[in-house]
Amino acid sequence: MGTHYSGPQGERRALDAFIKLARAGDAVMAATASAFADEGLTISQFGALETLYHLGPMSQKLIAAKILRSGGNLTLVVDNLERRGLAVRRPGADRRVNTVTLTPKGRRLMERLFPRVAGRIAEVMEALCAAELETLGALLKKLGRSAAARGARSGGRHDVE
Amino acid sequence: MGTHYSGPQGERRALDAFIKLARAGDAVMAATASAFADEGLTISQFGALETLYHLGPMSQKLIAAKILRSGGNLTLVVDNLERRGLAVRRPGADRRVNTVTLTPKGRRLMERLFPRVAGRIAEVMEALCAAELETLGALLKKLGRSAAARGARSGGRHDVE
DNA sequence: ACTAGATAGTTTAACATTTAACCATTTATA
DNA sequence: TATAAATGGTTAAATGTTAAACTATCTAGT
Repeated sequence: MGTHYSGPQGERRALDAFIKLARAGDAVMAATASAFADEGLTISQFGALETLYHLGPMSQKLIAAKILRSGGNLTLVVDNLERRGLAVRRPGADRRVNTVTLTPKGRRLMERLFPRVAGRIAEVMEALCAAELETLGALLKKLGRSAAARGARSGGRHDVE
Repeated sequence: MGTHYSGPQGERRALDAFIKLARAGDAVMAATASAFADEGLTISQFGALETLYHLGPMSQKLIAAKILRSGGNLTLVVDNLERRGLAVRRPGADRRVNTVTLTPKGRRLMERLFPRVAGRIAEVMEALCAAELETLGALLKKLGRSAAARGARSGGRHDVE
């Protein structure tokens, strides 16, 4: 970690990187979003579907943790997915828990949609070469960990990893 | 930029970096937000105040572009800042334009608040050393440019740089 | 000068999201 | 076993956000 003193010099660097993080994140997300927005999916809906698609059925609580949304919100997200016939709630052994599962229709949608979205992401990230992507990933991971440690939202949001 | 072929290997790297970007962005933002949320400010309100504080009076349109929000939203943001006496609208020479200005009260708030927020950001970013911050900033900048070029939201949002 | 188009801001409707209160159920404890 | 605390989900209220329609103003082209 080098030195521990930062000073105004270091603070400026930190602010710069922070701004760029916010802007790049927003720009990348926006460039990506159209790929599923066409389908009438919000980012949360897509996130939930993608989670179920790749990790299998799970509780709403877990989905919420994965996609960084509140529990209250998940109720609506799953409502909407159910309404469109893309996922279903099934009562679990523990009867407080809803296990959410992709329907065949939901699965088919993701089989069609995920490659398109992934392709779009790859396209945008192509601005960086393989080595740069590795570096970026590593730095973001380190940063994310540090921030999550400090951030620790108290309330309804992502208590879990 | 190295090779132009990416393939599934490259796509995976891209997706990995993408996920980390989203998570790190969220975590950093959350760790930071409490510093102004205490004051009852949303991130948009803080962003607008900060823009006015550092760049001086400007039109709502420009503020919207700076903080990546829609024009319609800016109406509400400025409404709320005015309601709290932190900023005012002044009619400009061009009478379509509102020039938004910080009030003395708004300025005092930022004099007190900005260092606190900046400090919080620096604290979170301290997970990375100076060289790493430079690298991260450069990569994010490159990525942001690429994404913005592709993204080009049509509607009400950030047409400008 | 007139008219057409562009531009800044406001308004409205739709909607996602969060927080807090609440209910049902499960687990731990006395 | 009975009671208290924790847990997963739902509901309701408040709010921020966007897109689209609209108004007022300005600018260009005729």
